[in-house]
Amino acid sequence: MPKRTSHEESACPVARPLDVLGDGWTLLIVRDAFDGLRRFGQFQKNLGLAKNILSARLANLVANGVFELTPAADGSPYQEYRLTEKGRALFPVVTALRQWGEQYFFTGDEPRARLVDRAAGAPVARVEVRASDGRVLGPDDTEVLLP
Amino acid sequence: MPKRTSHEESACPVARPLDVLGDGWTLLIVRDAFDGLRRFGQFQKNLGLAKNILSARLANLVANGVFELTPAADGSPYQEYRLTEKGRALFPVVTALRQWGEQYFFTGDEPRARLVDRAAGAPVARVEVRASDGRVLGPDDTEVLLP
DNA sequence: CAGCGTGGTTGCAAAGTGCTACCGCGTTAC
DNA sequence: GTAACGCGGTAGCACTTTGCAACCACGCTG
Repeated sequence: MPKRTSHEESACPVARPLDVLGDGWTLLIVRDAFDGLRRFGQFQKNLGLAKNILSARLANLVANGVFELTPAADGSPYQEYRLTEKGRALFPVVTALRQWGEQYFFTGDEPRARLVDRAAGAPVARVEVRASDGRVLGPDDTEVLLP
Repeated sequence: MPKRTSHEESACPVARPLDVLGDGWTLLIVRDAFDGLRRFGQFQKNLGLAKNILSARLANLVANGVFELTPAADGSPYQEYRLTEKGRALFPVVTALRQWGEQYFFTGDEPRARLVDRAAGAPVARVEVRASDGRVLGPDDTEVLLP
């Protein structure tokens, strides 16, 4: 996590999420949660990170309302980490990142995990930025207006 | 940057991008580049981060093909950092993150920067994950198929 | 009650971050 | 012509974070 002293209260809505997500592990934890993982041990095993780090990340995500700690869904006497609505709202972020990774970090024939629409079994469409009338927008078609 | 020893060659396309972007500052640099910033000093002044850190981040981004270092566009004898095609492809990622920040990190009346479609002057639409036939998909409507 | 699985916390070495000072280069000021 | 200045860095060093390993608490199981 960077320090970002003077930008803590930045009016730019990109900066604040990065205080929560701006860590290499955090979005991987969220991705695993989208894949159905719920328990501390599942995350730890799947990601292979140290338990103290995972503990700190999960605590931070709970404190920021991305996960909530609910008392067991199956019979087990433990707790599980579930995505909140706010956490599920990260789905386009993770998916856009995934597609960027697919396009630029894999060679053509390299095996990769694919994200598919469960109903159709077909890959999901590319995530695009669109105008309110549906036109696809690139970086140069937009501008940021300050308050 | 996390270590991610055994996941360096992960088949999950979310993990690899995070080796490049998984730092709190990196996406802010990219965001600033979308806003038109090109020069070392512009980034440094706008973000307020130490020059050695910025230097390291930019070098990493150049090494990973997100920026390219081109020899001056105006008359100045310096170089500038320009987004490559790969870098511009991060637009949906940054925009999705921005919208998440807008929705969950600002109270209703708090002043915030807004991203608008230059042609219409209207805010851009919400970034959504869609199936190939256009249906909007949530996290539970999709699954990851391993290779 | 001995052992085991789960979900952590604690210590400590190593790595990364960030502040400050300095450096090299080209341009301007005098 | 040389002194000062802006730009784009690098170097030194204190401080923080990361991550491995060891330990701990709790509930269940045999």
